[in-house]
Amino acid sequence: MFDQIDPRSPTPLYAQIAGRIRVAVAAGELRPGESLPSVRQLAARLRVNPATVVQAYRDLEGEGFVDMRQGAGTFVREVLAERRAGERSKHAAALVQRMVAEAGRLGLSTKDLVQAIEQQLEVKVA
Amino acid sequence: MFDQIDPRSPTPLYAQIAGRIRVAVAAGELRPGESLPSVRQLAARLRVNPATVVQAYRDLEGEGFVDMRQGAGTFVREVLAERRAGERSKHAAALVQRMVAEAGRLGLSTKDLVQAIEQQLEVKVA
DNA sequence: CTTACTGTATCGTTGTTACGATACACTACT
DNA sequence: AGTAGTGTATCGTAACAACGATACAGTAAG
Repeated sequence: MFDQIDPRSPTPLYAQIAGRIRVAVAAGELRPGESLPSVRQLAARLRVNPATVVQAYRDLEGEGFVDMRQGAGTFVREVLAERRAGERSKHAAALVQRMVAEAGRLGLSTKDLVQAIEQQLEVKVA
Repeated sequence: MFDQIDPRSPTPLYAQIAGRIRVAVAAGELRPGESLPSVRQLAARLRVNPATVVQAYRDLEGEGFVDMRQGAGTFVREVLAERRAGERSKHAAALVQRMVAEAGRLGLSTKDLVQAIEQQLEVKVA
């Protein structure tokens, strides 16, 4: 899950890491209450400095995604449960609409989007 | 076309600018031979230092997207269809990733997204 | 209690990003 | 030739990103 870090990308490592985890949480790969890899573990796995992972985790904590507990670990927070279904679908629709509009503005086709969706959400689109 | 630059984003300004132009070229908004805004013009428009625009343009030149001609300007180069396709999928991926990340921030699940996608793109997701 | 694991907090060092300012060199146009 | 517009180059400054190393502090389990 945490294998796609590119040290040569202009986006900072900590931002890449945080982004990956955000996606994992949103996609349900990481469930609320579940623990993330420890700072040192993930750092070793990504061949990155522990401080870089800390920065990613701290950002996620600031956004309410995770909870860092000294001595215990870092845990995925409850975020999904608080929302009502109606609100959720409304927001989701707005989000998708924005994405589609943006794609159109950039000259990307539906096919381009569908391919990307299949890859990232690991679903089959027909 | 060049209005969406975010100084607070972790991705460097020059990378954002270059990215925008790459997409514009890939999408055919900017045609080969066409001139880009001058360094000073674009810098003023984005309220950014000219040197920052220069860096973006130099990167694009290194990648073969544009041609900088002293005294004349910066021009869109002829690019391969292959690369255009690659750029498109890359940017579609980035777009989807942003959407998913935003969904996570809002507490939306993949299911919510998939539903919205089905409705708006008129496809079946399995 | 002890131990082994968590996150937390410092130093310092290096390279990148972005800024401001100034000057130079080339091209196109009148 | 003159001029106004291009890109080019080089100072310096500040903040940030990422690294390495080291120590401290809290938690869970034996």
